[in-house]
Amino acid sequence: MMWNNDGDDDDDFQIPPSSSQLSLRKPLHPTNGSISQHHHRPPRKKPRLSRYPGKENIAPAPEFTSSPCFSSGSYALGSSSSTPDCSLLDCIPSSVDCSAGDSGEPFCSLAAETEEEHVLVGGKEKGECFKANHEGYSCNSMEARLLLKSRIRLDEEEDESDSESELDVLIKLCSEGRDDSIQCPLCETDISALSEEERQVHTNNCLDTQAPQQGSLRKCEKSSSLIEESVDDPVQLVNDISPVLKWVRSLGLAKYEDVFLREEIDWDTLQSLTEEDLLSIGITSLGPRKKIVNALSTLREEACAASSAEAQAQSLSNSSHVTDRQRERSTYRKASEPKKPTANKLITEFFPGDATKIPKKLPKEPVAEQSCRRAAVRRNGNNGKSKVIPQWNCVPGTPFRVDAFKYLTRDCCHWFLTHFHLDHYQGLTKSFSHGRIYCSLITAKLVNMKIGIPWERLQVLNLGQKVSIAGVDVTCFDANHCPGSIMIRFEPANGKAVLHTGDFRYSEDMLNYLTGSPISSLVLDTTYCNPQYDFPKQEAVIQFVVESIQAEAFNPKTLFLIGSYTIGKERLFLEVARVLREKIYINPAKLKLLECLGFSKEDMQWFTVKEEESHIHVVPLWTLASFKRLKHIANRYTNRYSLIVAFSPTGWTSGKSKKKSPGRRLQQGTIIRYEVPYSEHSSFTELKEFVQKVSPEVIIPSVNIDGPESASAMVSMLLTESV
DNA sequence: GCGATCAGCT
DNA sequence: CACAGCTGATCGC
Repeated sequence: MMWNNDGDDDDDFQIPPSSSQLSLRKPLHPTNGSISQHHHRPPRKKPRLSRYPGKENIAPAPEFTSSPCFSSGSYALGSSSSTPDCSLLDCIPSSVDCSAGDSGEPFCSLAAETEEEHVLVGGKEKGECFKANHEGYSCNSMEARLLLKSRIRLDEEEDESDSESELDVLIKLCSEGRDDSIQCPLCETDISALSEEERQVHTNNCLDTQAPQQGSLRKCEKSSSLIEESVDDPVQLVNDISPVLKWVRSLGLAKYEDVFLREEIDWDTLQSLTEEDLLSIGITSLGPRKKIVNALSTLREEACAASSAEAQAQSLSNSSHVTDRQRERSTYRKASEPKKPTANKLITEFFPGDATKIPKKLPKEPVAEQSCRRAAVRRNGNNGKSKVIPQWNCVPGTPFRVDAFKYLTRDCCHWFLTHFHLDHYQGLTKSFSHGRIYCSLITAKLVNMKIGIPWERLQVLNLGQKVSIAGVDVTCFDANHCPGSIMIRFEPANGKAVLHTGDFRYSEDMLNYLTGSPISSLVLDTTYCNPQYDFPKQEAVIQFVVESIQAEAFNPKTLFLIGSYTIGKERLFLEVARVLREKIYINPAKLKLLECLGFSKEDMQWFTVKEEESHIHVVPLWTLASFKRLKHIANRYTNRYSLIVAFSPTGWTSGKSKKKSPGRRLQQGTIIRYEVPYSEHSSFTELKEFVQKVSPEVIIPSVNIDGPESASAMVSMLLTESV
């Protein structure tokens, strides 16, 4: 299973609870009234917030900024044990009045307080103070409903002595006892030994005979009435849905349990769900939706290949018990030895040379040819551009070049461009006269627009469509890197197919494209070819960003910044726009660029070039790189915004202990920066899986695997795991 | 003067 | 640490 395959991934996830979660307290605990009953706050010590008369025109998004329900500060919640120092009086003026006012004063006097205090004031507490106003959103918002479950979880953690709500009980009932034993939801006796049918008979009997006296049933009845009035047999419902809920929870999506419960989705129905279905039942966030879709496809595969898969899994699990010594030996196996099954192949084994001494410059070749991307050897002649072309820019068995515009030569007239990133098209200028450029439609549009290459020089390759170029069959596929990025399969006359990945992020869909001829050479994007590069799926990171924004968005004077390259990371801010139902500001140049990327009209409506229409701005990534720059931006918007929340989607955020953390949060004064590992390259795990599936004879790395640790790290890869 | 290239920086 | 690309200096035409 692609998601969550290491079981404790989710422990690393620190998705901040959103304000909407807080907002649900009232419907959940109607008798509790104010949250302050949960958290006893000491009296206010000093005033923190200033009042703001008047009204400021900060384009309120429907049901979002207009509603103060997005009020919880995520991190305030996390530290709720330390009693926040804030009172109702503190909160009211800022949240109500600071949505107005061009007075220029910040909504709270940060200078006098620590950063943590600021978060507390600007976060949870203020949100709580406005509880009374938030029903408008919380009752209607799908997000709010989806988050209901996690709110309950949070409550449990905060105060375990709290009596459980009916829903808690039901959820527990549904999920408990599935790991080791299965209990009758009514009499709670262990029925694991019984067959599925017998279990149902048992519970039905319990229902008939004992139910009226059993507290459990009452719980069931109450609980089910929370979900659907017309449930005929609550116990049956629990039995049917329980595995589904457990499965959902195993994906780390416990908060969507109530959706599945509400829709009464049983195990069979689950397997037939499409992404559209998921959307329609209310799983609107891309991240969780994709996660479920992926897991479902795995589920279906497993169901299909039931017996053979089991046998294979058994053999693979056996193989994982080999000793380290055995692994070493297999790693050190000489190239002359017979090729072993792909499933047991190391990435290292695909590289030329002795695996025990992986050369720092790969592949092994004369020193003069070990040119890397940046340090090319200059030579005279040939228009001053002739340099030694790295192997990854060539296609074995063909005269073609890929992303090799830094190495223009007259002996080639077929130039492929995998995607429009500077380090791949560098050297390409409008004076290019070396033949034709083959690329995707999107890349062609960009090359034409940004560099000025005439269309006559551009040959568009349609995805999945085989064309013959100079006697070589060429097919390209989506590389899942940036818009327009492709990986290309070349099938020369010699029968030795070459797959050039360009830059790519592995996706299981890719395997569908590769069913044709076996790949002899794989030119692989090895950017993150090191086990230390293990980051979450994009969906998880998107979800993190969305929830972080929700958590901080209580304040209409908050400016959100999302970093972006020329192209790439579009999905991130597009999804933010979709989920928050708020337009995103981009500058006109960026809009022009986005118009080349083939987004639907529906998607494009989320962008605006009018700054005042949105408080979520897309900015170049480097402007977020330092707090100094961010402060500069803050100064520019002193009147409109008092808080800046920036998201830096870098390829990989450091943190060896938190290997799959979806992000970390840094703060200086009124500026918060999240660094999120939104990667458009494959992680090491993904590379392993991809290589294993493609099973090439030779791998040509596109990025040198440098660094002192690389050799040993690569060798210690050991056996590739079962997939 | 303009485009291309490179080093430095983030 | 790495990506992907900006800025500014310099070079060549």
